[in-house]
Amino acid sequence: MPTDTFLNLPQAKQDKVLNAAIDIIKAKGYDKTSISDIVKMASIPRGSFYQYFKDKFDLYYYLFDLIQTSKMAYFKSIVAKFEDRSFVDLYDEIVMAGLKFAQENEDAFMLGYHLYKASDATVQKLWLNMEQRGIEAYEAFLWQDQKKGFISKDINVTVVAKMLYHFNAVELLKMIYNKESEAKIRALTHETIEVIKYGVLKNEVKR
Amino acid sequence: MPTDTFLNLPQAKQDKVLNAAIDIIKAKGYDKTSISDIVKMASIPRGSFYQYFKDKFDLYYYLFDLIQTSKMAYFKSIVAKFEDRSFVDLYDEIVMAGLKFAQENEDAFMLGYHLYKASDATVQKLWLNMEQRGIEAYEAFLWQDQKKGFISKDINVTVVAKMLYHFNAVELLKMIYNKESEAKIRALTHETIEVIKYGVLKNEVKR
Amino acid sequence: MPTDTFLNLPQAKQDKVLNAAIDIIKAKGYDKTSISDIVKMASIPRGSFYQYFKDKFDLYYYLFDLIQTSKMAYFKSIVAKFEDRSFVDLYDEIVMAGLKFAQENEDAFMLGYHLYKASDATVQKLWLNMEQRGIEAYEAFLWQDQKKGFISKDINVTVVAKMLYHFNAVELLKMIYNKESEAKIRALTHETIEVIKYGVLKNEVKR
Amino acid sequence: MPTDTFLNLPQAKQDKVLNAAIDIIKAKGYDKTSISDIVKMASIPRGSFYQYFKDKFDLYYYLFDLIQTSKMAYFKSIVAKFEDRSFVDLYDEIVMAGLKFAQENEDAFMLGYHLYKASDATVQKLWLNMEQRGIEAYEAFLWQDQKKGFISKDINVTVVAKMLYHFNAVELLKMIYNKESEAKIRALTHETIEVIKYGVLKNEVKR
DNA sequence: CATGAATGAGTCTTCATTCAT
DNA sequence: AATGAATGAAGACTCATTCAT
Repeated sequence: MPTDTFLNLPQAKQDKVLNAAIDIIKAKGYDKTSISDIVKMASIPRGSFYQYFKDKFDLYYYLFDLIQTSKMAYFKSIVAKFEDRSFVDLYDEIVMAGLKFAQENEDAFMLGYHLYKASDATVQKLWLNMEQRGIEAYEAFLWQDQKKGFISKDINVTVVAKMLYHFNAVELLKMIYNKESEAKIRALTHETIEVIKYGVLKNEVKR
Repeated sequence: MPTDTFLNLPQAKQDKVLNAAIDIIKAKGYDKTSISDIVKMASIPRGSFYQYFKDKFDLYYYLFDLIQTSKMAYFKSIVAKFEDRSFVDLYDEIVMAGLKFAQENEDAFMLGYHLYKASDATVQKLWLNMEQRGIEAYEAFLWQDQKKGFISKDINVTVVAKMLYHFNAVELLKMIYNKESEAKIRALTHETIEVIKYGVLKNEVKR
Repeated sequence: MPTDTFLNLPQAKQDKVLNAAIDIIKAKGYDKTSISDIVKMASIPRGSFYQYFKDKFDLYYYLFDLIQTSKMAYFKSIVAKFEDRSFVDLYDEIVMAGLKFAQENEDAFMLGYHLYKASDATVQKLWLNMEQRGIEAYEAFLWQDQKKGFISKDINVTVVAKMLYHFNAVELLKMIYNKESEAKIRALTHETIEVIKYGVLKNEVKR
Repeated sequence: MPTDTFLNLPQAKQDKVLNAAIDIIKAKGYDKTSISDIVKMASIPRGSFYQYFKDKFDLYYYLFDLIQTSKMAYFKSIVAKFEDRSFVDLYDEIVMAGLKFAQENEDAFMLGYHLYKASDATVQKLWLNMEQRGIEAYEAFLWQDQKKGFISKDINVTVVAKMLYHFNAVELLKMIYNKESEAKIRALTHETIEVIKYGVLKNEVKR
């Protein structure tokens, strides 16, 4: 967590520092970002940095937290609408909501992308934690579906949650990062959930 | 590629260097491994390193190559046996073969794991390349299955290939890395392929 | 150019660094001077050096510039006095002015001497540039003399300028460097300009 | 001096080593030439180098000597023809002979050029020595001229020798290195010696 | 609190030379 | 005599963090 000194700074100055960090990370990636770069870009004195943040990681964690929080808030508002409908039927919409979030919060998205690529062990732990929470959210939805009878009882929902999550985390992320067309993303998403829903086998009755 | 100087070294000495590098990478991760670390652990003089390898990456690429080659050889021998059977039916066995490889070549596996986590741009490119080849292998199998009528014609096999691949690359890798029991891995694999085969919906006739 | 960090340092400290560099260059020559040497002699930490100068050359260029500037200022003040008189007649005085400068700015002179001997390509380019400017100054004087009728119209003044310049750059420099007596230098200079004025052939009436 | 081991090598092998050294020096300049480069280019084992030459400089000195010797031989043969004529009148021819030598022995010339640019103290001493000998040769000619009454008795021939020598060493060398046209070189040489012969002052009868 | 200079361990890499076979 | 591996000091440069004002 940043120091109170930082938190009490006028918002504009806080943003200057944060945006500088974001810009540098976007340009050089997390691992190659140095404090030198940040203080130079933010035009704050070197010493101030350590009056704002305990150390290098303190800033990064804070940044990470900011993304998380905004993402969470966003998704909560989306999910609230879904109420009684089935997750697998809503999947398309959820993914598209994620896309919309990425488009509207490009900084947050890009930063997340670079953090995902970071090799620093602590950052990776952070990331794994977030991954875990994402998977759990999917799981929760799928449990609901199972309870409501939308999906079969003998399915291991964790497996499904993870399969969808990782596919998203890699393939969709890449498409968004490469700014592929919405149509393409939508198509892929649809095909994905179709497989999950009906499986790949020909036309047999199940089991 | 290492220099001839290195390649002409007695195998024991080559191994000493390679193993030192592997040990350090396992301990600190790729990105934080320094040449200092390696020469210290291998107890070779600083200058020798550069008589063996052009630079830091030369060693890494070589290591990477070593893994790749042994993995490839292994899988080729496995896959040869499968001939006319369906990929989705053989999936369990393929995964278990991967597990066996990991168990028998722990160093290669561990190193691969750390390379996967590396943030260095060149290493990532290498990795993406390998990922691509892995996905393509799955795809090829699935195409065969589709041609042979094992799986439905309207399935986008690329999607399925990627879904399985990423799930493996993350979840199975993690389980192997954490040395989870074979039974658990087998169970998870089975559940995965079941979802892929039959989908999650209850018991309806398809589409 | 040095960083502001350096320029804002108390003059005494700036001098400490600059003088350290000069001393080392005088002792070992430009090419063999290392940053290690300089920081050791200046007793500043290794890192400080790079907070003062972008790199090794940044310091050298700055030093070079310092010499250039002081030399220029000096010569401008000298030359201003000459106005309407002939260059070839004033040559003795100009050389002696150079000598006086060298005596009064021994460091600048010595450094210039070592820079002249440097083999580093960039430094040599710098030096050639300075040489060019020196030759052009002589040329300009000689043109004036030619225009004013002091010297013959069919003389290639560039040739004369270069002859005098190179002779100075090597022989006089050497004498000054070796701290030969002023009388000796004066005599040599006189003989030189006599040759240039009247030539070496016998029969003409001289003086 | 090279070891007997080297001198006893078949001429072809000696040349291979020498030419390798020359090629590298031409490409990278004296100061940046490393033994690594040479042994690689000559394809001789690293250890052999030290069986042929005491150290790095031993080779360089030898190379230097080779040039010197061939240059000397060449000039002696030229000068022999001049006998009773005046040096100042023959100057043009002497310079052109130098040019011809450079054209016919490009390697020797180029190597000399790079040695001239070298910053290594020992090499420079070598060079100064050669310079001294060159100047003395000019001086000797001019003394002869003076004794024979070709040039005025009150001329300091050393000054003239040095003036011509340095002018050549810089300006002509540069022109030859840049492969300027023979006509240009001839013209410049002529203008130079004219100045030396008749001086620059106006009023006397010339030619 | 702001400022920015100070610090020195650490990074990769090159090189001339020696030594064992 | 030939070979080529061994050696480690030295080079330029970076960086996160601390400290004095």
